Amino acid sequence: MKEQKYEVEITTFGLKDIFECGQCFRWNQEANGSYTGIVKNNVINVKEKENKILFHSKGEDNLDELVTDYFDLGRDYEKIKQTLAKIDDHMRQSVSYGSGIRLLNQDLWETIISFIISANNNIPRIKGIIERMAKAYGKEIVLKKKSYYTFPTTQELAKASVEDLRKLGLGFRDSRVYETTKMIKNKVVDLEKLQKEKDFVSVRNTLLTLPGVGPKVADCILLFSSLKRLEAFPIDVWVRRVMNELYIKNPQENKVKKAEIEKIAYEKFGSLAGIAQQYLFYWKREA
DNA sequence: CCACAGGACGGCT
DNA sequence: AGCCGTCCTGTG
Repeated sequence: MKEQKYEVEITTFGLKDIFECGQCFRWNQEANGSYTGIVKNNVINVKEKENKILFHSKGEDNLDELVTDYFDLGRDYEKIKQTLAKIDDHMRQSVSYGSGIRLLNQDLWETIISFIISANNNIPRIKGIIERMAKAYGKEIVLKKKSYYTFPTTQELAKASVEDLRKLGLGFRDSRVYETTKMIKNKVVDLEKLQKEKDFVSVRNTLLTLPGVGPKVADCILLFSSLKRLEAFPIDVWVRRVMNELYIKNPQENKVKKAEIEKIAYEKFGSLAGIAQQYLFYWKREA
């Protein structure tokens, strides 16, 4: 455990845009506007100062390498935004609204469990459940006299029974998390292999074998974890709403088929469909 | 009291 | 293959 500081100068990096666009659950805003979160076995505080981003951490990993990977700093978001903004006026506006968004490379295991919990659920409650899970089964890190808890490893979470999970407030998701944990622990699904697998459809199909992982959750995992497939296009009620409002215009929104939404998304946005969805979603939900 | 929330799943047609 | 009721819990 060591404390470290690191700073970078980068144009596309908006704290609120990154942490509140719906991709992560373990970051909270401080009174001074900065955000504190837990990444692997590290607590990280992030703040903006003029045109720089300042990181302060306590934990095991080298901070510069950790944030370069986690915040996807190697990717040129300015270029992505330019490409998307040229598509049409909706995209130009949404990119302008969420101009600081970056898609995080979150730990695959943590992302799988987090998004299983997200099913039919809202963000405050999801965050509460994950927080309680971390406190019960993760490891403590103390920074500035405050306790933080790492996301439990597969082995740590495997200690929890279905009843234990129910007590943490998972509701009907308890058995899904329990079964998925068991499958990953026993390498019925091997996450290290999955991380190296190239074929999009094959990775997605493997994710779909996990209890609690349906089409929407699978696409969130593909888009928001270290799998980082920018073409993955999660369709939930909000995206359905936005896509219908902007491109389909069916008066009976609930009758629009998922296949139709997907077709339009890939025609318009191609391999950037997922990240395009994120700008649209953030824009319409916040506004 | 009921509807609904950023879905998945199983049973039915 | 598509449709629909049900699944915990918190909030309005």
